[in-house]
Amino acid sequence: MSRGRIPLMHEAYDIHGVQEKWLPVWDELAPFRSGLPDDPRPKKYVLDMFPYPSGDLHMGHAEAYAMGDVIARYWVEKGFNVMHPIGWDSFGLPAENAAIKRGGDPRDWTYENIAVQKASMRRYACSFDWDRVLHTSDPEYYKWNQWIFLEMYKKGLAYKKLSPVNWCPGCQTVLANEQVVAGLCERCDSAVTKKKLSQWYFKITDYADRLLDDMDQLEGKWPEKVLQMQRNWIGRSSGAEVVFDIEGRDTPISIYTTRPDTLYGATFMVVAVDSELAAELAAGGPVESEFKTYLEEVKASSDIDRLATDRKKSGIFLQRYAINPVNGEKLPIWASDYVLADYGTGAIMAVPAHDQRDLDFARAMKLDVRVVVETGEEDPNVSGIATSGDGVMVNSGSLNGLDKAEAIAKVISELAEKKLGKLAKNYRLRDWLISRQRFWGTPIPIIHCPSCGEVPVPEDQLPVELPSAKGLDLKPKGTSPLGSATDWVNVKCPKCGADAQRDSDTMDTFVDSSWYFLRYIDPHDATQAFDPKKIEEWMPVDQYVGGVTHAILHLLYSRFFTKVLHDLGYVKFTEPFTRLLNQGMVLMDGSAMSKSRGNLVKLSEELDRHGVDAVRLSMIFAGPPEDDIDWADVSPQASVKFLNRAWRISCDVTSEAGVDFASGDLGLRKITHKAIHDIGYAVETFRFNVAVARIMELVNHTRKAIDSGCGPADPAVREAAQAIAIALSLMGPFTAEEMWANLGHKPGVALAGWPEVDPALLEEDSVVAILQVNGKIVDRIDISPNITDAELEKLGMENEKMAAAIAGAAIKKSIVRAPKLVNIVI
RNA sequence: GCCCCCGUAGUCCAAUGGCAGAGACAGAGGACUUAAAAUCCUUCCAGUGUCGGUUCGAGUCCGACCGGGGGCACCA
Repeated sequence: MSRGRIPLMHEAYDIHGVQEKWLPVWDELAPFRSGLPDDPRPKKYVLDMFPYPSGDLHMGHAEAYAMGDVIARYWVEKGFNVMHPIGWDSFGLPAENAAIKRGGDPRDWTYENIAVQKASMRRYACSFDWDRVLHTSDPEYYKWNQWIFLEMYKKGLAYKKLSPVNWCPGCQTVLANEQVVAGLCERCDSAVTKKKLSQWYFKITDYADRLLDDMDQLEGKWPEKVLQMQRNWIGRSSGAEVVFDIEGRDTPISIYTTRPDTLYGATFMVVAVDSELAAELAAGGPVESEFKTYLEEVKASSDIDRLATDRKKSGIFLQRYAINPVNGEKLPIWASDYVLADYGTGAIMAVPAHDQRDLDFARAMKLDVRVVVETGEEDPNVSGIATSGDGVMVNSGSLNGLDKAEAIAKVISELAEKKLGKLAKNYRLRDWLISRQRFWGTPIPIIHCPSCGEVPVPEDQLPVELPSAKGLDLKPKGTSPLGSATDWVNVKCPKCGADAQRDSDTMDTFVDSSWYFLRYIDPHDATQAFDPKKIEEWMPVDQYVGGVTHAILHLLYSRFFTKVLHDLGYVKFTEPFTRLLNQGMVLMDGSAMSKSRGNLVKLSEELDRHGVDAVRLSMIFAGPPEDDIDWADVSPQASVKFLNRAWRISCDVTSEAGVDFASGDLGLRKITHKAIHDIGYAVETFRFNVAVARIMELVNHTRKAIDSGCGPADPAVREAAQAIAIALSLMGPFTAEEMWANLGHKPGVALAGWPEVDPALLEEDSVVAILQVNGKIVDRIDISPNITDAELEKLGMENEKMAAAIAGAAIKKSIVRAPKLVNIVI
């Protein structure tokens, strides 16, 4: 029998024993502490989106944190001082709902869950810096929410206005535009209705252009999909504002259009039925009562009805007329719900020939359709399909014969001369409604005084702490539960000392998460939200990791806050997250896991069954990080098998720690160094699944070397085993630590350092070049990697199979790419 | 309706415009074993959704279509 064929080590290591063994050691070692003064390592900030504490961690968390850990651990191995913090986004409705259901205080539920999640993160071996933990529901945190609010208030960026808002009858609270999904509340799926309320807003629309234009900085560093979604959401369009005189009205009306070229095709005007303009135009007129009836009908319909695109057009003729500024024509003015009150000016010119919605309306109301762009398509009067493409202007006075772009330019300049129009931009983005009529959130630091009006709470009185929930009825009833905390609400006006009342609304919890990444840098600083000097050292975040579900809301708001803080002089950068990685979701049998669907996989059970390392490895190996993982396609048992295979390598090594690798088997050394190089590259390019495959490859080669190659005593085997342990520590930290100990090292492998790659060992002795004729492979030859084009071509031409394939034909061209191929074209 | 992404073995997935297969799951066979498990070894399986184009050469680039997923949506 040859040595090494004897079945030596076929037992597996004790998965759970290993976990219990190393966790206390790591607690002591704290390899991921990043707050030490005089740490000479270059800094890197790796950030995982912080969790909401709703029960224990689930499979989705496990995936996200596995991905974040690969990145954070990699950069630690590469010698960086990596800040990888964690905290809890711990204000929010579920805590409040739980408190309503079970009685008690949302605080209890929240902090109990945080403790559970924290324990699970430790068990999962997350490489977090536990000295930086923050909870957004702690007064020491939300104090600074209030401070930022007041900073924005001073600049006019936080303001209160009375306007129709999205109202969720289920949650009994207002919602931001962003929280309404297809007309439904994103949280409880109730049909959202409109309600006219006085609410607090952040003026994010002031930043629309910058939020859009600064995305250039993120190009190639954020997923294209997310950039696309944000662009869609902001929805910038450019066009013109055109002024129409109104018969019997002193002031004219402006409309917004993206197609000023079609101005001669306008045959009527439409104002939003729920706009003040419509009410004014109808007031005192012959159709006032009909108008009011129609308005009531529209108000009663839900957003879902309004969103239905195949809905019949409705409207009412107001018996008023607008004058088309280009030709003086009288256009009847209609009120309809297909025009939105809060976009543009709430009024449009209708060009039915070239806009489908206008055409639908014109046909329903029997209004004129006038073609002014000849596109070569069928007449919309006949087809019922508006022609929206480019063409030649007709019936358009001075614009006749021009194309779209020319016509737009000309008509705008003509209108501008007469001060009847100008270039204009519009956005889909609306201001961010931040007040909520709920308890478990940051109190808005404003006091309402009968004589002074809105008075900001003086900074030295922050935080405005939430009162105890005891004795308060938290049940949703349309006004904030804080309103009934009389001791809390009733205060003296800071300005005049008169009896006054606190604002009883709380802030949207997205406010909390819009700047938490700044607070991590010094989470317990009692004197300021953050220290601008320390911010400079760490920010912006080098790598952000989280789900694509936050592609719009959280990421847009965080970008907005960063720009505001920049303008206020607190930070020097304008984008908070340099790079972004969106991990996919964990599915089961093709769909998202849910209790009701019955396909829920419990993380804790998977960890019990397969161990932490196998679950982590399975998550990472399943596919590219951005892809969804179907847990049904994943085999954690296969990961267990591989981890054992890797572990056994460390058991077989017989050389001493510290042995000089230089004398080791050259073949294996080359494989090892190539692997180290490839694994690092794969990690840096987010191809973690490929990194795992490369480690597997290295394990396979090392196994072969031990069993039937250079043998377990060869220094190259130790070099390979150590490389495996270090690389594997990114995905399977327990197994890696166990290997590291087997190899005679002190803990921990997390700080072992990424092995240096020797460039000399990356050079191959020989490579295979392919010989092609007309792009078809004829033969393969072994050659030196340093061969020149000329030498390779010569070898190609001398090759017998090539000669046979060319068969004496005239050579038109030869392409040589040393050392890879020769292609002869005949 | 507008915009974006993705289609590679039975499955999950690799492949700077240059050998379609790195890695794994499942399957088959073998070694070891009294047997099984574990372990080790060997092995089968697609020409890249379809049709065109560019190119010496296309899974990769371009166009159209088919299929799947996602975002926005009476935003003028």
